[in-house]
Amino acid sequence: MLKEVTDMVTNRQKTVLKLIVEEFVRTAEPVGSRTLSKKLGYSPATIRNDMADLEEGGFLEKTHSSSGRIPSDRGYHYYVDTLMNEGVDTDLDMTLIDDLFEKNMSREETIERAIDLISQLTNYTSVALGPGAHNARVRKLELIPLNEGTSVMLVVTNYGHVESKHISLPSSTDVDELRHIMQILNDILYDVPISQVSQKLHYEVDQHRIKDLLAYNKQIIDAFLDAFTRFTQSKFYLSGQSNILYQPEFKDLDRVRELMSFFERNDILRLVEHSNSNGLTVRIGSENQIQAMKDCSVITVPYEVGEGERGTIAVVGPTRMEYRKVIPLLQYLASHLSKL
Amino acid sequence: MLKEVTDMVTNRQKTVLKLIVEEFVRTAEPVGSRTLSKKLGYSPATIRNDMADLEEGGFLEKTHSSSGRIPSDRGYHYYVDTLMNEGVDTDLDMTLIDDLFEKNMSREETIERAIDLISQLTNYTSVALGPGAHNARVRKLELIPLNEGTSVMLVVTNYGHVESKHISLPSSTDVDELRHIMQILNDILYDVPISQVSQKLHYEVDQHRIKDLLAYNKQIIDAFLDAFTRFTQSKFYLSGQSNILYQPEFKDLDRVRELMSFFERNDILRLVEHSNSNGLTVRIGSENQIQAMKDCSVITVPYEVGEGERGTIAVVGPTRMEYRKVIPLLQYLASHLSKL
DNA sequence: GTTAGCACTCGACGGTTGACAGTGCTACCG
DNA sequence: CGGTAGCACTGTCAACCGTCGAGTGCTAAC
Repeated sequence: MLKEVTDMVTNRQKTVLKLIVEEFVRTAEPVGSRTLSKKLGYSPATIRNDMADLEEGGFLEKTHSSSGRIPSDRGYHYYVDTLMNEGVDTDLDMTLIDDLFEKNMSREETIERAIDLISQLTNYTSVALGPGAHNARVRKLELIPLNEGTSVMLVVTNYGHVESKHISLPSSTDVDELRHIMQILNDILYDVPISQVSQKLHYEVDQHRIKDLLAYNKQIIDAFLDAFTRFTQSKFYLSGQSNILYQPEFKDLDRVRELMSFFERNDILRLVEHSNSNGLTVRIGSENQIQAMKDCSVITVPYEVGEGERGTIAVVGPTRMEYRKVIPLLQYLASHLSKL
Repeated sequence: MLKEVTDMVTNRQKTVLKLIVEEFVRTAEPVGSRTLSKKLGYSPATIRNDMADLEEGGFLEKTHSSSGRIPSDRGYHYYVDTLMNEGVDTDLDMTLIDDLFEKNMSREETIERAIDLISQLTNYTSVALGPGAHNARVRKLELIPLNEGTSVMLVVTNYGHVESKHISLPSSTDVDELRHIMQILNDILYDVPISQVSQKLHYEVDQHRIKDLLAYNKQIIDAFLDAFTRFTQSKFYLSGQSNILYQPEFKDLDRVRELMSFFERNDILRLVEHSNSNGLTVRIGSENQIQAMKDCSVITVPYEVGEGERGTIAVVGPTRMEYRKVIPLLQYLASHLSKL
């Protein structure tokens, strides 16, 4: 009972925490009691007492024994969860996002433009994992001869996504025969989900329906399967990676190197694919599993287009991030994307 | 006559310059006379005299009044032009490049892999401008309905490059009519170079052959034209941009920021499109027009596939670059690409 | 519960100092 | 006359040191 009282956070302490977060986000400098005193009307000493309590509770930290306070990871999280929305000023300009969806662009293009916009608006780095096409369905297969010996093979899904692959065919190949094969493949695979294509093909082979086809040219089938697997590797988008370099926390060259290498390697996939949960996730500093992100914040939000086609959008910035601006922005964008 | 004698560079001075370049490339530290003395068998004082002459000639520089010497831009250039190949040791392993061309990949994929390989082998950043498709010819146009109201439109060239674009059609659109239009467009545009498509279409309109088509749906034509213009914007590839951060010359954060922003913006196009010349070009430090590249070296080499389809590959690194390794590598790669 | 006052702590800044590496110059040698 | 030895000079770098100021914790008073 008595302990609970000690753990309790008074309203003024909440205000103090809120102001510290917002001031630190703005200036990137540790916040001292004098600064808050002016804003709150209490004397510095009073503020200091509250600060000491908040530090004890794990919401604040000091950079050294006699410096102002900065929010801890936990402090940020508390801010995001409960403090952030108290004084509402959702004067954010969402029209730019709206504009994006006016245009009639393909999925890929929309996503690409969207993260460009986000990184531009926030000055952080944004990342997107395109919707995997597991549930997309085959709409059309095509084999287009280019010249003697080589052809290009196309797969189009019901979402209008196109994959192509080059294949070499012996020049002896009969054109009519090829056309026939394509006819059969189109009949068999029309409207089949990408994820089931391989299975379906093997089934048909077992049923002897297309045995002669297989025998005739295994290469074509393999080329198609190769293209199909490329669908399942969902596309990856990255924008504004240099933005983050202008944040004062990245004045250490080693950290910059680590970060840039991280962005370049395919590791970033791990960043976005982690977010299995449904809904916006905020991972602050040490809450990130990934070493290179230990002093960054990552906000991820999933979106879903069509039936179960899921993708993820994320923003990466310093823990000292403008959560108040970024979070509504991402939510708004994700809801729009889900309507695609 | 006498002046010419003063300008003359003795053989020993050439050796000194060569050793300084190679030593500095290796260690990134200014080279002192003592170091060279050991390698050359002359006393430090003698070397210093030669160094003073080379500095007077503009081949060497000092970082401060009493430091070892480093090569100037001019010194590097002289090295590349005449000194580099003296002691031949072309023990470079080109098998990795050979391997790349064993596989049967599309142009785009080959180029992408190639610059990945180059930046991996050199530890610098590599850039490629894909061959513009100005001379590519239309092989196939296709309009594939996805669902009510939207379709995806495909253009395939004789090189197997595919562009697609979404279009919305009023749901009233007649399917047979559409098929007919596509038939006509295919007939008209088959084997027409991309660069002449627009012209050709307008010509046909003037001849009243497809007037009804235009009247019927301008949107289709526009969508096609849009896709065509995208062919002419040749693709751009970038790899290993974080490599360069590990070079000791980039320990200044401002420079890193400038460089990374430069890589991210489309400015890099200017880097590669400059190389109008035929053959490998080495631009060292101040020889670069572009501000952000003022203390980098850029080596560009054009390649040509098919009839006049030109692209460019480039490597960006510090002026202190391993020219001896990079130049043969790029030349070898370009010659292979030209065989595509 | 709040405030004023005071001693204390730590980082940032700036000037000094000594070790060090390498040069230019001059005088000397074969 | 080209090559060499010796010496004074110069700039860099890192360590050191005192000062300054911002901000704290604590205690006593309101």
